[in-house]
Amino acid sequence: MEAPNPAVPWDRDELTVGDLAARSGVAVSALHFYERKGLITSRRTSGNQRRYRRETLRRVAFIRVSQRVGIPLADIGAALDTLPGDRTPTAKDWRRISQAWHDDLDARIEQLSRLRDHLTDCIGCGCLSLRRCALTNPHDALAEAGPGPRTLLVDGLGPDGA
Amino acid sequence: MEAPNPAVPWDRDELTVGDLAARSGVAVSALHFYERKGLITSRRTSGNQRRYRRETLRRVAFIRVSQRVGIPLADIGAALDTLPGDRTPTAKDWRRISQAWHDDLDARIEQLSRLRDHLTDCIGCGCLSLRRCALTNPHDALAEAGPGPRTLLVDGLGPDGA
DNA sequence: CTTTAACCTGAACCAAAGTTGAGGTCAATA
DNA sequence: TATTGACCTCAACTTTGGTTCAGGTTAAAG
Repeated sequence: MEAPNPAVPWDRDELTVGDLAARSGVAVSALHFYERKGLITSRRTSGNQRRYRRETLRRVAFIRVSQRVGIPLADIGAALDTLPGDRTPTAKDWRRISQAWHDDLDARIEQLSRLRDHLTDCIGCGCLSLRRCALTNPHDALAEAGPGPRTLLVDGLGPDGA
Repeated sequence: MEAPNPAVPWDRDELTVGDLAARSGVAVSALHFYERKGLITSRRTSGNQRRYRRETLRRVAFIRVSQRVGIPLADIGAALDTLPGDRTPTAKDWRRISQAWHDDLDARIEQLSRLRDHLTDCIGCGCLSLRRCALTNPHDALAEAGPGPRTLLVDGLGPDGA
């Protein structure tokens, strides 16, 4: 066991915004932005500079991962808000809030797969017709049967779909 | 065969912007927007009103489908620009430009699946550590080995990753 | 002690994909 | 004919996720 060396970031127990930026790969401006949005917090030194707890590194990591999953910052913030405020989050806490993203990913993969398969059908027939591939209705539901408002892709066809 | 009835939109061979909006499910303002962006075109009546060819309905449908696939409008426009200008696009034409989206979907589903699987790993260990799940690096590549700039998620760990 | 790098705030700006509103025209209906 | 609904343009505004810049302060290194 050597003594901590405060000259290197990973031995300090607080991080400057520059440290956090370097270690997380996130721009300082983005960290400021996250802080304005309430996703991370800092204390201020007497000279009004930010100091982040080490834990913040994990929070930022979680934010980036969540963004890759496709979750908007507001939702990420809402998830982070469910972490306990009175103690450092545990592995179990992170597991819990990650589970939601996993489910979300599953759903989105499902959706894209169905979209791809429908697209394959349509590539096959080349018609892009709603009656055949239902590609244009979110959630694969036809809003209304027959012609009229909000019916897509019946270009050139009469109301009977002939 | 009955005679066409010009009172119903699907019997007219030109569509007003309102017709197109109703039949495509796209807001009039969005159609104006698409036209400004060059994704669709119209002729103008003597009273300066837009008249769209029936074919435009199919273009708009293609735009919406492409957006669901996740393609930005600029790319959709570029694809539409490859359609022949001198004739009505055929099924083969649509098949060709749809193929690119299919490939794109495949790639994105692949990517999301890998992300989900990594996320599963991380839910298992609860650590969100880069060294274990490589979740935070786009394209699953570690930018640099060891500690220092751009290394994520080593919160609480020394440079040796212990 | 000075210089330079890092930090601070606030405002402005960017892209995408539109929407909303103001002010005015056009066309079909009662 | 008058009115209503659909249409026109242009400008400004919205949201998301930031970046860039100006002007000023702090802190660490020489």
